[in-house]
Amino acid sequence: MALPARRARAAPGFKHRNLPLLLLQARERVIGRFRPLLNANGITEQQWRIVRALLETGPLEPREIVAVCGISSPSLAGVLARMEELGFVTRERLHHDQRRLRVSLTAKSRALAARMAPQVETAYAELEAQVGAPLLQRLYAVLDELVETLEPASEDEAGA
Amino acid sequence: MALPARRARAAPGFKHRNLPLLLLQARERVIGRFRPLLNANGITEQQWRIVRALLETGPLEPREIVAVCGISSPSLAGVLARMEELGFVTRERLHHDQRRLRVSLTAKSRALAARMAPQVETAYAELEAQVGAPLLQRLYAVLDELVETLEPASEDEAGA
DNA sequence: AGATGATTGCTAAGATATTAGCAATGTAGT
DNA sequence: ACTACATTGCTAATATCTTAGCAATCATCT
Repeated sequence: MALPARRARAAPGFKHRNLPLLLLQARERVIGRFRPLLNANGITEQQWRIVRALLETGPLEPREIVAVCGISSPSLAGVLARMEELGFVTRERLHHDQRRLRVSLTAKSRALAARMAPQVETAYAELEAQVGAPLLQRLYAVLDELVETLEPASEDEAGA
Repeated sequence: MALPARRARAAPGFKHRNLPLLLLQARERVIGRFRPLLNANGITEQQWRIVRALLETGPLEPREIVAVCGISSPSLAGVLARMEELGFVTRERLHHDQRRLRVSLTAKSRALAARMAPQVETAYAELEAQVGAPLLQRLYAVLDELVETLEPASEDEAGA
């Protein structure tokens, strides 16, 4: 019953296909494989992103989390507050700079991550089985190049 | 001042890098080039996605917009209500099926699209100048393959 | 010390995402 | 006609995103 795959043509007046939409669709297909896992473990997508980041890098400050996890600063404020309330992270001021903050994982969130790791790996294995390892490698490669080439959009428009 | 590009290593216990995050970052870099345009023209990202879709395909029903634009059904209800209030679309019931709805563009939104088209094309040109046409082509190709290969995640879990 | 400008994390308001669930309508079987 | 089931678009509650703006703190210069 599946319709023949028809890629969107550009609308009249538009020579380029909608790239942000295509990226969104691709991400949705992928994250859709992980969403059940996150739900089953009672953690949201953003919270999990932060846990993984802290797991990789160690304690971080909010502005670093913003850069790494792609969560905006205003969003992060609420997310971190909820995570602290849930016992997933701790927040403490830096002594030498009272503006700054230090976010660390707790035993609870580390245990959660350890519990989820094999489930996540299984999901990746299934994903790889469906699309093939070569395609995944190409995907990682192209995305890496793109992200490394394209500067984060104008913090203050200081173009080259 | 740019730090040497350091791709995230997988956290201990995780053999795979965070693919959804990478897709999110890539999309953010790209959409960041268009966001100023959308703001300047007083239209949101989702609204613009819908306008472009209707421009390409003609009038659509909500569930079709959901599939094409990657907007969830509950979100779409509010988005369409706002767009109708803004005079961007019209909504009318189908005579032979009172459940269904038909969403069409208005003269106002068509004029907006015509006004924005050259600006959008300029943004794409700048994007291409920064990352190179070959990388963009590879990007489109990989994403197309991925989207065509990966079924939309379990509507009702009817696996193979 | 005092003024100035930059940085950091935050709040506020509106729009959208996510999850769960539902009313209305349509379809098929009895 | 009637029941059982599926479909469509919607509401409700909570979390997050986006844009704009701000208070506190820090760094620098006078």
